[in-house]
Amino acid sequence: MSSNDSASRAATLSDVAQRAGVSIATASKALNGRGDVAPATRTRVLEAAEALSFTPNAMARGLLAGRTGTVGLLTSDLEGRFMIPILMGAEDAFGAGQVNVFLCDARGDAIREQHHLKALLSRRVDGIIVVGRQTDPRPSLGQDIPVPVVYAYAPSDDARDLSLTPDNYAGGRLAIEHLLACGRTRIAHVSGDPAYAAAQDRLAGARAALESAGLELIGQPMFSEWSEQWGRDAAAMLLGQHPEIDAVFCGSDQIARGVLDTARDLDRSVPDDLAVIGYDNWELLALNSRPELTSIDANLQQLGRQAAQRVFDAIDGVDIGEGTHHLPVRLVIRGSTIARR
Amino acid sequence: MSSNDSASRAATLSDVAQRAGVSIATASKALNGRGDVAPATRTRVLEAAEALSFTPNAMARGLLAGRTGTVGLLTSDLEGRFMIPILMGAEDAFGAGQVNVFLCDARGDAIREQHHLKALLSRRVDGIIVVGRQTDPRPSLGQDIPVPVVYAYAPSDDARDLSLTPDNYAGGRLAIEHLLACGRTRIAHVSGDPAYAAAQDRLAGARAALESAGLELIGQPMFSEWSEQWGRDAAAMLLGQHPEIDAVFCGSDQIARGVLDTARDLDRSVPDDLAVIGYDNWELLALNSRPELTSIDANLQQLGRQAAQRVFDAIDGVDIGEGTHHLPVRLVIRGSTIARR
DNA sequence: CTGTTAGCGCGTTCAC
DNA sequence: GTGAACGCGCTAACAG
Repeated sequence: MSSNDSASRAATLSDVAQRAGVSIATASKALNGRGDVAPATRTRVLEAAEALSFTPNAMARGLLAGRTGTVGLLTSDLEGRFMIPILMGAEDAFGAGQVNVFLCDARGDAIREQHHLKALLSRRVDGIIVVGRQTDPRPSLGQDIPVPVVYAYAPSDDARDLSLTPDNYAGGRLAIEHLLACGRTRIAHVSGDPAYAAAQDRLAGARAALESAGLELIGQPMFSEWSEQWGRDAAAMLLGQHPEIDAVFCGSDQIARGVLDTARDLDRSVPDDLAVIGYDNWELLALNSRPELTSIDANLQQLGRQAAQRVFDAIDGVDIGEGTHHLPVRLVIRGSTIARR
Repeated sequence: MSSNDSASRAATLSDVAQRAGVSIATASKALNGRGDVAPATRTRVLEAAEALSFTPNAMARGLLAGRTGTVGLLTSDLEGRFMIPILMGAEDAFGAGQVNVFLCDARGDAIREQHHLKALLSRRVDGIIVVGRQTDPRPSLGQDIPVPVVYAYAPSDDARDLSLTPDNYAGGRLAIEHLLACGRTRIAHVSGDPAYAAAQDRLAGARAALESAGLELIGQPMFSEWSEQWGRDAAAMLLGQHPEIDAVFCGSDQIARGVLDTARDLDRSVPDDLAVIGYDNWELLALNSRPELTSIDANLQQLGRQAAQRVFDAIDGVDIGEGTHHLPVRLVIRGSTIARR
């Protein structure tokens, strides 16, 4: 086994004090630079600590301080594509600030979520970030939680909570405006599950942008599931019924990949003959397609970082506000809408 | 803001005791079912606890018990595809056992890793799982860590450590044996970066299986990068130079997708004319290709769960052994090697 | 059955 | 400049 369990239990402050021949209090001061300690004894203490590879017990310290320097990350489903960037952003922001992150995966189960919440409170986390898997509102954890809570990606259904979520409406606008700027006017929309708020919001944004230009979608928006297969099938129908279309706005990169595939099969050249734009900027998909996929990036890592920052602020006593904040998204232009040279 | 900070700080045991009109010790016993407490007073305490929504302070409890009920998950790069299933498996296994997980992402930086390690030790985690992003051996954290350490995916380079890693050699064998069972005999190999141990191990396994059948690879194994683009390019070269091949063993699902794409372009029908097998069983890729992709699954979630179990055992004082253990992989058969009906 | 006492490891007054 | 004493929230021994 990789450790000497029985051997050296982690050294304690009194071990250090004893080895340095001083009292516990002096050792503490020396190590933390508090109070006035004679340079000689300070170095003696530091040497002792080094020799024992002393690491202060954060629990004991937290007990005194009343805060633990930990936060909880309560996710509803780790598997999702959207969790990871948010997680990374949050972990990164916290890591820099000396706080550590408890990861809890509720796996879409409310019971398990409640269980984990209890555990986090029992660990006296200083704050909690709740990360949902969709942008649809989710049940609030309630108002009687003794630490600040920020909802990321999936907003809380209680307006008194603070939620950060990507601006899908703006994303829809951005996509259409880009297509218009590319000179396209006959635009269709293929998206995923219509029960997702994301699907509806993106569509609404798209329609608004079209209306501003005095245009409409070609045909009805097509909804089914967030899969490549659906993208292929939808594109086949679409290009059969409306061969005049010159652009497709897809509700996800997966769908866009499917559309690209069918376009290829039908000898519609992308982007000259048909422009295709995806959503999510999932690089695995966007960078490996032919041509590479223009897409909308929700800046999720940024979102995670901001959620962390809000929790920080709240811990420091700053009022972080409430309500659902829609964070800006970003257009990433690649070869599926503008020909590369 | 979503919480009433200033208002109700988390209730403490003495709050409960006071409200129930008993001593702190009695309250503790009543809540934990320890010692003999009169039924009447017990209910009184429970009611008080309920009313104050009392949650025991895990830190204070840990201080006494000498263990915190937490473990550290030290990852080298959250972004990677392989982290998530391992993470999920571990979080799942621990969550069931009342222990919580500290997530630390070193982002491939040794300094940051050292920093996080220090933080974890300071938090007095009961154990640590180190998750690497490749199967190549990584530097050991050392032998003088006061808690058990298990390495997952990337094994430690010190044989005294315990490491769990997928059996890539067996995976290579499995892939070839399946192709042979399908009646294929002219098999080529397209893989990713040859600097990866994974690439070399899979190739070695493949060669062993071929040799057992008195066969050899057609052409030289082709190495470059783990991308779809490379899969496309490699397949074009391969099918040009060796049109007689009847199967391709790919080093990853991404590469396999590229190979499928080129096969389609060149009118080679899969699987009749050409069988293709991938690696990783990345469902996003494997289930969305045409036809769906046969692949090797490394059972990563299982690996995460086992790593957690080992840590559990070590905490309970069980000797968990040492050395690098190669965990079994699994063949997932789909339409790219056997025609669907 | 219940309350008192003694710490777990640490930081912080306050005397010396 | 240094050390003794107290308390953070809790549990485990004892007394009563």
